[in-house]
Amino acid sequence: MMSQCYCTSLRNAARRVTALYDEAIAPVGVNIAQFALLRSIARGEPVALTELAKRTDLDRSTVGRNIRVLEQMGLVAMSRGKDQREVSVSLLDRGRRTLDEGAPLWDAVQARIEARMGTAAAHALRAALHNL
Amino acid sequence: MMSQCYCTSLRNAARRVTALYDEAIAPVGVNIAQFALLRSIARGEPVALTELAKRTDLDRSTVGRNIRVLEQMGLVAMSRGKDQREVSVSLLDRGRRTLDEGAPLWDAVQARIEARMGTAAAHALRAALHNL
DNA sequence: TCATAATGCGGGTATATACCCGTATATAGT
DNA sequence: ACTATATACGGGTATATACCCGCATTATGA
Repeated sequence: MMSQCYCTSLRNAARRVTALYDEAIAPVGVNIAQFALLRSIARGEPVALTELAKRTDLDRSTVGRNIRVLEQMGLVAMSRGKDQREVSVSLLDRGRRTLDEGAPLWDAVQARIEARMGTAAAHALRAALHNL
Repeated sequence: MMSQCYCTSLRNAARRVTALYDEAIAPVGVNIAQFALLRSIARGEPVALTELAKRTDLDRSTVGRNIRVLEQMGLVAMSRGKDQREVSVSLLDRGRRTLDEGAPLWDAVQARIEARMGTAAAHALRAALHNL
């Protein structure tokens, strides 16, 4: 049954779609949130936690904690920069490999979703979400 | 910047919209996830955790934990039924009051979102999310 | 009836997420 | 140069969420 609440609809959709992406990307050993975070880092390294939080629109403490997991997994490295307050995050080789190997998996699930909804509807959805 | 990833777009939108609803509903002392859960209970009480999980499309353990918070808040009651395995959840008076008092706040934020997107776009979004 | 299977939970573990507070470092203004 | 302020984190705390495992209870079938 379809919820009448935009928020609930969104939350449900996000959970369901997250599960889809998680499953698709699982072979490379990360979930979609981690994959997205790796991509954000790749968009410009090294990057400080606060800057990464801005890029992802997440709370800084959230980013810090999520990054720590990626660090434990050996995908990224954290280090202090010139400004001793900042923590610089960079991709390690394994992180880069994860991105490379995950890309086609991501493409596939992305395409699967577009196919299921229709390209036009998919783009409309994306625009709507953006304008929310 | 708009993410190219449906999943990331959805997750971001869900977070942002959740924050909106949370803020709107805060005066009655619950967040939107809790409010939605209360509503699910109200849809038919008493209700077992597994049934509630089906209604909300959440994992049963998630529902159990979330319900426990509502119980601590004095909004719902948990009890064993005829089938000793089942845990029956019912609304307490305070829970019902929370629903009543929250309803107009929910209406308001819902209307605010429709106004911002336009009714047609909002309905299209909801349909798209549902078909996802 | 008695063993087996199915069902319903609870708890452990883990991630994602946010907010607040305290501490360390850097910057600015006097 | 020194103080006041701003910035960057880390950790505490809390919710939401899922998956898996084990235990208790019920239902099934031989």
